[in-house]
Amino acid sequence: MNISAASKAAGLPVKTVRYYADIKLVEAPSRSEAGYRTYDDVAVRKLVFVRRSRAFGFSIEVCRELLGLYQDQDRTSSEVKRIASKRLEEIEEKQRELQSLHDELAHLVTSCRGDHMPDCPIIDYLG
Amino acid sequence: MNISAASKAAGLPVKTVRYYADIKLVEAPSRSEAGYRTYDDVAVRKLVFVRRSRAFGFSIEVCRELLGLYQDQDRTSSEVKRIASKRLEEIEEKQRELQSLHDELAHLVTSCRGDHMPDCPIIDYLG
DNA sequence: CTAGTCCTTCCAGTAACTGGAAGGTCAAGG
DNA sequence: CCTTGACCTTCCAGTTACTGGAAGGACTAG
Repeated sequence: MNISAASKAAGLPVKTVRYYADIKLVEAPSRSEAGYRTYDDVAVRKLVFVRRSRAFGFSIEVCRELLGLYQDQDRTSSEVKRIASKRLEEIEEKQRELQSLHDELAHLVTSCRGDHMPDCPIIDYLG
Repeated sequence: MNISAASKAAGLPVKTVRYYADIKLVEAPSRSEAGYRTYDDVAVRKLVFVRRSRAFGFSIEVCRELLGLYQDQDRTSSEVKRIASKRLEEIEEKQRELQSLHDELAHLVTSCRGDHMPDCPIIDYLG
């Protein structure tokens, strides 16, 4: 499988697959004579794993860790759970931030008449 | 006011104030003979305005636009409201994303026993 | 006079890609 | 055999909004 076939199979852009190879997150298992990266099913599965992990917002470094656990038969589920719980807390923290931001901004937007006059509670609040 | 006094008054790091000057978002109104940036109350008010705008998640470019409206006596509140509404929608979109991420991850975390065994629904889901 | 704290500019690094240039490779069609 | 077009390669630069640090000048207190 050349890189474009692998990228399609994994659901990732070619550039991203090459980038993951560069940073040694998921390397191509081999190269053709001409130097083309060659992927197999195992590598594609790792790429998919990373894509799904990234979708949860895990950083590349954490993905690296998760990928290690994925391939480690001696892992414990507590290690995985700890990482996922940490991410869950980050998400919850972000949700709280966004919620207060949302409420404040929504209130301002509601109170702004949005007409042709310069008076604006949003600008007043910021200034 | 030297840059450190201005940064304290504005509630921003010195580095950030200098950065805002570099990108011509909020420039120092003058320089001392030795080349030190000198700020006045008007400039500090602009810095505060930017700080508050940034806190809402407005990008630097949008802050530039808002700052223009802030100083424009002929602005219409509808322009401001349009920008703020757009940001509000972005926030809401982000909230929806985070919510589904949260629900999915929370479900996985709950279903993972977190013991010393390798079996893990989180890893299973990612792989 | 000197120590310490300010200020300056400039360069590099962050996260995770993405775009693009220059150039080599390969398969199909004429 | 040649060419065209779609691949592939590496390398460099840009994105966002700063942040850290080095080298060196300015200023103030003792």
